[in-house]
Amino acid sequence: MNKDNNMEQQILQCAEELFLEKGFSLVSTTDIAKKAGCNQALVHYYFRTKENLFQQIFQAKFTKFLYIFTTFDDSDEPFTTRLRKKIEAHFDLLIENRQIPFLIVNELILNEERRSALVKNIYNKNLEIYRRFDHELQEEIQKGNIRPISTLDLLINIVSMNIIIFFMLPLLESQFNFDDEEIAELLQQRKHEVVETIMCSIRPKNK
Amino acid sequence: MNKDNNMEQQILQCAEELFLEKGFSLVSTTDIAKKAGCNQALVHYYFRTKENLFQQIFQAKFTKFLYIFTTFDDSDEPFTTRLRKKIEAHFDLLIENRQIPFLIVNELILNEERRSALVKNIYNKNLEIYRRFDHELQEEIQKGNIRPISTLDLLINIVSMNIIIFFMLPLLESQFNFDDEEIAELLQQRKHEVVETIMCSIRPKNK
DNA sequence: ATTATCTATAGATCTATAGATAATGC
DNA sequence: ATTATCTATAGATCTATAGATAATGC
Repeated sequence: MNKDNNMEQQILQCAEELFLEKGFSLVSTTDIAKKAGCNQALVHYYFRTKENLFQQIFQAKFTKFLYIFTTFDDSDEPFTTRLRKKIEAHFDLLIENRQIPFLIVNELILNEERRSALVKNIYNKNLEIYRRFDHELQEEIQKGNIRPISTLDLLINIVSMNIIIFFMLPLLESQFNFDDEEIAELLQQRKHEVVETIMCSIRPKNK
Repeated sequence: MNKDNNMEQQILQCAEELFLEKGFSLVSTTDIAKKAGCNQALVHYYFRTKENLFQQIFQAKFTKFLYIFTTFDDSDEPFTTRLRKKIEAHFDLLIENRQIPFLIVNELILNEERRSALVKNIYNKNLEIYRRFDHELQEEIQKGNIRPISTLDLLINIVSMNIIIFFMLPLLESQFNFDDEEIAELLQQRKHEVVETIMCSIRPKNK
């Protein structure tokens, strides 16, 4: 269309929408071309293979998914306050990108061989920040402010409870006829409950 | 092979393994036939369509997945003890059927239109037991034994934390080279942590 | 001259079915 | 006679590429 938003970008954009909706294998380069308004050969001209195109998109989404937990905030608020904010920020990100959990789960399991190098890469890149968070958490535990729990378990708990409602959304929308407003309301409630559950679950036992 | 274990069963069995591993769309009837040791036409002879064959398997797996939470145990143990046992039993089921979470998430999202009638069916079938559990939980809350939480949120929390590790297993196995024994150990630890997290998360606040 | 876009097509799938043949049950 | 199994194939994909043409930049 216009100069800056050229066909290459258009294809990338359309591919992203389709891959997020259906995953890698259910989207054909023909579908992408059709949506982008060009012919199918052009998709290959710009990205050579469907796999190439997908990798780019997947990597971006996966990085986005983990972003909240791969950045350190140096505010002077207490640990639990900052943790609460991180949980909420992660959930809010998912509200804006509802298909991300599906994309990651689906493609990581199906094409584990191909995607896993990427995961390891991201893992290595963020080791430092992970250790920092780990150190902070264990310190809080030692002080008796938080019950003993491994950093990995805590992060897994947060992520799992944050993502699950997005797996259920398609069902809620079609099967129980929730409209957009009801869904929005439900998501806010769920976010609140996840924060509540996590914060309650890490209270020290003797308290 | 032998008489009872006829080719129809053989096809069903092989289809199940393949669908669990790759989901609906990445398995062809040719793949199934090959694995079952017959030709591709026979798969259609017995099950007419690939969709038919899949539906049968999916329904069985989904029912199995929810089984623990759709049965009432009438032991006289306290509520929290019974809840703890249910969480563990659900996790143990997943240990024995590791691909179930993937199958459900993948297919419910991708083919929501087709699968959702099934979900509604199961939902209706188990309304009674759900209400019974709900009633019990709210009673415990009133007594002050459990912090206020909706039955649905509690169940969602349990299921989400139980399933997530099974999404991560392929990565752990290949990327970090965990062997079977290490995985088994890790799963036991995770089960323990989920129970701990849930039980801690429902402690009443003033306690 | 170079880059973007198109048409056409090869080659590899995949599902479903028609119609032939082999196995089984009475 | 009926049921199980096979071979062959129609018709619909899908990816990737070759080669032609249109658009753009100097």
